[in-house]
Amino acid sequence: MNDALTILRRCGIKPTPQRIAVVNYVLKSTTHPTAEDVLDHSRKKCPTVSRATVYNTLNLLAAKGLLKTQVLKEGTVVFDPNARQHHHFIDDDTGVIYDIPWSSLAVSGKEKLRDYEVREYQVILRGRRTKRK
Amino acid sequence: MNDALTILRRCGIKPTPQRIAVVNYVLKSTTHPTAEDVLDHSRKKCPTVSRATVYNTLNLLAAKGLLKTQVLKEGTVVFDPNARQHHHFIDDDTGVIYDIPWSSLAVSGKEKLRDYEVREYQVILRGRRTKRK
DNA sequence: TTTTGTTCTTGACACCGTCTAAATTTAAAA
DNA sequence: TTTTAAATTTAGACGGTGTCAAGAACAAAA
Repeated sequence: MNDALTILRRCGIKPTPQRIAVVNYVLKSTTHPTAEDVLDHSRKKCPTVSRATVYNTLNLLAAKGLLKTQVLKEGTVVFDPNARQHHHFIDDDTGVIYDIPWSSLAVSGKEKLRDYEVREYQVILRGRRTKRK
Repeated sequence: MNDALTILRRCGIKPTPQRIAVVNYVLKSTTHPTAEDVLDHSRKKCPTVSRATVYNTLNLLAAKGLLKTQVLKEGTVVFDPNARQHHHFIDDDTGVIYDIPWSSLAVSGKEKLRDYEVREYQVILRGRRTKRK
């Protein structure tokens, strides 16, 4: 089972109603929510959850590798529950962020970059989504 | 001549002491300054320049294509005076952003992305700079 | 029960970027 | 030159994001 309780226990994070609410939303999300998004949705399940707890929990999950923070929007970090490597496409009109599978793109030339030790990389594309899903 | 005065006139922006101070710093910068960086340095030449004027001027320059705003750091936009296409490498330890020449990397597979109309793209790499310049 | 340690909440805080109203500067017209 | 209008700058207020500290609530153990 991959419910929030199991996930938290497996990571050695003590489960609490607040953390369960956060995990349930953010790890099932197919979008790229901001902390504020997570707060709003978590409060539907756990009305008293505070901003600080949401940030603490999200940062805990990030430290455990269950999600990744991405700097893709101005003024705010977004949280990405897709832990596998992938690229991102950002719609100029809507600002919506789409995941692009790792296998869709190939980047050549990294190995020739002297003086740079590359730990990770991604392609960020911008433009328009032509077809709605 | 490529001094600030000439640049501003060529773009149809009325030169003022404040704008000249901003342009002189940001367009000659080889780093990726934040608005706050630009404000600090501009005040050395023009001590009364205000935050709002710096933002106004930077946004004007961006609208004219003389620089580009980049979302590469958490919590703040950086301004990039390098108007040509290029990629970015961000040092894990220092946060310093380095330009990677466009010709150094090649991205293949974009043309196969159905449903996405790509207007621009770049590779963002993270890791360590191994050699100081 | 009391103790101990963890977690949560509240509210304060600093920072970024935008906005507004007022003041200043500039340019143009009389 | 004086007047008028337009453009620009300024200071400060504002809303949003994220962090922090202090105390309250909670759970586990003795």
